[in-house]
Amino acid sequence: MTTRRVRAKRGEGALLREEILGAAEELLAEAGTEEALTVRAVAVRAGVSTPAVYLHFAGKEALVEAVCMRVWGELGRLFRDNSGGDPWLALGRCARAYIRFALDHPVQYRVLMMRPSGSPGVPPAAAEAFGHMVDAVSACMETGVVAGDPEEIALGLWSALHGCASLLIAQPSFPWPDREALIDRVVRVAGFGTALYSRLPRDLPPSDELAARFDALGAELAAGEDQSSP
Amino acid sequence: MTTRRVRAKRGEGALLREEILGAAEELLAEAGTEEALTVRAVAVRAGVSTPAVYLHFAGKEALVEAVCMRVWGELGRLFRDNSGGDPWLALGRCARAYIRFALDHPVQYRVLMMRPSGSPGVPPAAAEAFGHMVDAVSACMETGVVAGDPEEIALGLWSALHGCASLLIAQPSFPWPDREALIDRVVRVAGFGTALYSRLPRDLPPSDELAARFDALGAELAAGEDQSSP
DNA sequence: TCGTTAACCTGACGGTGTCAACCTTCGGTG
DNA sequence: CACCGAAGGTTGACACCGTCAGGTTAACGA
Repeated sequence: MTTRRVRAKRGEGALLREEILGAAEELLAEAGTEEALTVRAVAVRAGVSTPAVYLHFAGKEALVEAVCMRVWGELGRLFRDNSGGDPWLALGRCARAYIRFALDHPVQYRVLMMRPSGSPGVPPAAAEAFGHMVDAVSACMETGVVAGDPEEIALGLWSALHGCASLLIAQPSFPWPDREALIDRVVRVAGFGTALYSRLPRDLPPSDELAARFDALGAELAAGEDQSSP
Repeated sequence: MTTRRVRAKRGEGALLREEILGAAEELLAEAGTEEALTVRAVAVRAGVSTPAVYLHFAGKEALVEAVCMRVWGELGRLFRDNSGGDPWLALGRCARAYIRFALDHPVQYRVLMMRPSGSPGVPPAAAEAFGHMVDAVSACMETGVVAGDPEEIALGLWSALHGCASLLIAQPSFPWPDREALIDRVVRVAGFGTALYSRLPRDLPPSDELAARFDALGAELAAGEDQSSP
């Protein structure tokens, strides 16, 4: 049997909120899915009766969302820690940090990013993640390498990173050859895609054109690669 | 009140299976979420008692999966229809077709691609989608523009396309500037990323190197663009 | 005509999210 | 000290869900 929680003192009712959040976070990680999470189980682990949860959360939906949002501040910290120095190098670090954050908190990431937005309006998690991308891209723009609308370009970058993260999370039984290699490749391609954005043709050209262009282009890139990796 | 379905004749019991699938498909589209779909509601719409559903499906999970799988064959048709002609042009068309397919069947796509795989092993939907990507990329490889493991390269492409599709589906209230523009950009960048794969440096270089390289590179690409768009 | 069997239905069980109503104890007030 | 308002919960119940054991009906061959 689980020990019953001692009633909080007057004015400290909000303490229970944190304890419920903690219990829900544990159970969500154990269950792996929000559907498998139960308000009753949360209450039991918090040592409290079931309806007590509703004193602090409007419903199960709100509880789950609060649990997921709790860890989201970490993303901001990761972006801040990786933002110094050269903007393009920082962009690569932030991109990796984003994917790694998603893989470190798979349940939270799935709940917040892979669900039909229950509440109307922009989901705060999505807005915050996107905001970080825009910042990173904006910094790169000041180097003069790429031109365009930072938000538009950041959308493409975000999309690529989210695709990698969400595939790895939602398809764990897929025979991924190498997670790290995929992440590296996606970050690299997405980063170069961002850098090349305003210089890319409007669409993929046919093979013969592509081959002709890439002869010179490949040599150019390879030359830079040789000098940058001793 | 809903009319009760007339009992099927002997040997035609499988007819009910199709009717249940149809009812479930309708309700899933109306509800928008699998959680909002109810076995009882499906049975009512099919004009049959609730446990009758279990005569043809192992459970709700199996029913939902069958409904989603029902539309997935369309993806194969789309890829086949877009596979002719030049491989790189076909790659661009297939990429667009993939995203459009996802947007045309948002509920099914979410259920099959954005959920913790309930059953162990590779989800058939994911395997099939990935298989098409590998085929499209393999065809491009024979043009000699890009070299490497087709599966590895296809993973990057798939990841980018899935990211775009899943973001658009899961975040409908996000202030997307222009869906079509985003799709175009993602397809373009992912396609070029695929084409450039074996020629890209191992990581993003710092700004000064990037700028120096892209001067020549941008001119090269722009020249090709001028000649390909009259 | 009759029995077999495919095709379904009835009724129930355990579990879920949620709510109205009740209780219990703290802390200030007369 | 007695009291009482209210913060901080609990009890019991409701409606709904997925699922199953067992009974019922109707079509067909013999």
